[in-house]
Amino acid sequence: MAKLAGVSPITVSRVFNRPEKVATGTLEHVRRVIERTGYVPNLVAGGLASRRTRFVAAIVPAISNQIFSESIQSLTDRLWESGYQVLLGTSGYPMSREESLLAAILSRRPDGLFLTGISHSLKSRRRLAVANIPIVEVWDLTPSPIDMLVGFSHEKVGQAVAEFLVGRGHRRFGVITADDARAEVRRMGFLSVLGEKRLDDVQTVPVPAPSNFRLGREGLARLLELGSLPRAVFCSSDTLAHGVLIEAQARGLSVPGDLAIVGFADLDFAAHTSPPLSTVRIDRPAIGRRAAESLLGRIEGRPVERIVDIGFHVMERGTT
Amino acid sequence: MAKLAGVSPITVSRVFNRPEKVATGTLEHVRRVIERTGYVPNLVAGGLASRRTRFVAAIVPAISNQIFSESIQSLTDRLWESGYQVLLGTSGYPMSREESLLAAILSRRPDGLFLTGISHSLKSRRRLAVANIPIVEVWDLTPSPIDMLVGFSHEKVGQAVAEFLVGRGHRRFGVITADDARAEVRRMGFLSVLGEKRLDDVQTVPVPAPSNFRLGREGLARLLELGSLPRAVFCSSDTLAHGVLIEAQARGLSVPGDLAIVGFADLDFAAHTSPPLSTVRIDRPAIGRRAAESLLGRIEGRPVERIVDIGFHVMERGTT
DNA sequence: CGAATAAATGATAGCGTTATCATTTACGGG
DNA sequence: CCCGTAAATGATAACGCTATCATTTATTCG
Repeated sequence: MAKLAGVSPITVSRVFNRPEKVATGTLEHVRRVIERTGYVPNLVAGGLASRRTRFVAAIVPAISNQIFSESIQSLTDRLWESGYQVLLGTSGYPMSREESLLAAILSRRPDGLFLTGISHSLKSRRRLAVANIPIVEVWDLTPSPIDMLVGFSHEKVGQAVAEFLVGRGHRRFGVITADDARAEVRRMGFLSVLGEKRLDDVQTVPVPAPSNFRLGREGLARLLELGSLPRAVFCSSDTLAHGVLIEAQARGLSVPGDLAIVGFADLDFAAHTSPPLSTVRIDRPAIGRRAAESLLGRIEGRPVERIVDIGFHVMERGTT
Repeated sequence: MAKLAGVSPITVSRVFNRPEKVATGTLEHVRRVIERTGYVPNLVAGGLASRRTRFVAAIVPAISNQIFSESIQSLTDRLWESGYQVLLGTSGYPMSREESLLAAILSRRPDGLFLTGISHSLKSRRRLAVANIPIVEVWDLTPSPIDMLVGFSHEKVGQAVAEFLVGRGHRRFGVITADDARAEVRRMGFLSVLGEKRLDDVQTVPVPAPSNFRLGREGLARLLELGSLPRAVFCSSDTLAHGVLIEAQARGLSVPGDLAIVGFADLDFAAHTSPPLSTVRIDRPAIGRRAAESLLGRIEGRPVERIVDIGFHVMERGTT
């Protein structure tokens, strides 16, 4: 116990948490003793006493998905700068474990919560209300978040892609989409624009989430079996789009000559396929960073923007 | 307080932690009250009292790297089954933050530690010794881990790739390698085999970590400037290898006709480049899973294998 | 049916910090 | 040089659980 540096426990506490409240001499002396003894304060006890645990919990469907891992990376980095750490929870597809995970996580009393998506069970919502901590929902947009929000409109993504493809002269479309709520919203946005323009030749092929390359190949195969050869395909992820691209080429279709392809997210590989994949770029690190800033702002009592729309950008590359 | 269910606090504690010690009637009754009131136990207090926090901390250089994110995913999943959660720390390249991160993490008193790599500063080692908790180091192999180890031999990877390429008749080599300790060991293994065979025509191009596609393209450009046109290139990651592949094709070199390429890790895209990338496959989920099992075994007092070699597999595909 | 044993429950005392005052020491001005 | 104020330090009491041991209640068996 570093208190055997000749000071009271509370002074040691201050050396760590509010050194400006400690006289320079005492400060140096205590720090020397800490250094010498290798004392590491116990944040568990500190957290119990102060009711501040200095960590944030983050729930994502899967961390092994680049879409989420990059946001978590930037969240972690930004929070680290302010002395916070991140407890990670993966809820699975489609968020099946969220409820039990949330209970487990809330029992650790995080100072903030990072939640993927805006759809939560009633039970979860009740628990969140009781927890009474800053919460930021991400990757989606709604006028009524639980607390704060950092995301973008999936409906507008779908609309923008439809406008873009129609502008390129396409009239027959296919959609290959994973079984995921946000992907479904993008599809609806896509369809709504086509509907307005009376372009009703659209076939949808659903695939299970999480999507992968193979599902993309199979997806195109199924789409073609449906008859009514589409001239443009909108995929719910770049991964699917990559599979579609390879399958199209394997079938002797020229891309984009015979078939245009648009993905989603602009993952690393998207710019390096051949031809490079047209897609919708999302600034993934921004999601984590802005979310961290929202949480820290709320924790530290600063005024914060409740809703942050980080937007998106349709990237025209080689497959359209 | 759920104790107003007419029982003592300790009985509530038992309902959560050792329900088999509670009479069926009491159990049901208390559970009903818990359900009704939405009571969530406080693990911070529980952790302080029991000295078991039921979480494991994981330190990786960067979670936004598929190599690590998949191991963390399987670690998280396996630990969840046993009621543990994962606190994530990213130490940066090359692990520059490890020391301060470790201090911050140890002050939370994790029940176990997942550390990437086997190289830690003296100060870190001392702290780890004092912490006295189960530790599993991963992604590398050494006869003397701090505690437990799940990994494979990078030297043997380098040797295997050299044997493989020499067996295919190559005599002039290039190595493009990120500034990373493990990549360097692979390179040394690679060189050692070539040295034995008196094949000394090897040029090395170092690139900074973390590696990316662009560095791969630039790497090949620099390698070619060095004169002595190599026939085969060993890259320290699939990402670099992908860049090398595209750069080679852009320069009119046929792959593998003019230039053979071998990557490392077998990332998702590796099987889908054109031609598909030859590489070294690592069972990344196994690392997380086996690490979780080692930690849980130690925590629960079971005998465990101290050193687990998960091996690797040279995947011959289209670029060799 | 009573003694011995097992099962269920509880009382008490921490776990190692920090919040909240209270007290002591240093400092500045008339 | 004394008093008022600010700065530095400390005493005490939680924070909300669980370890430990004690006590009560149920069960078994000769």
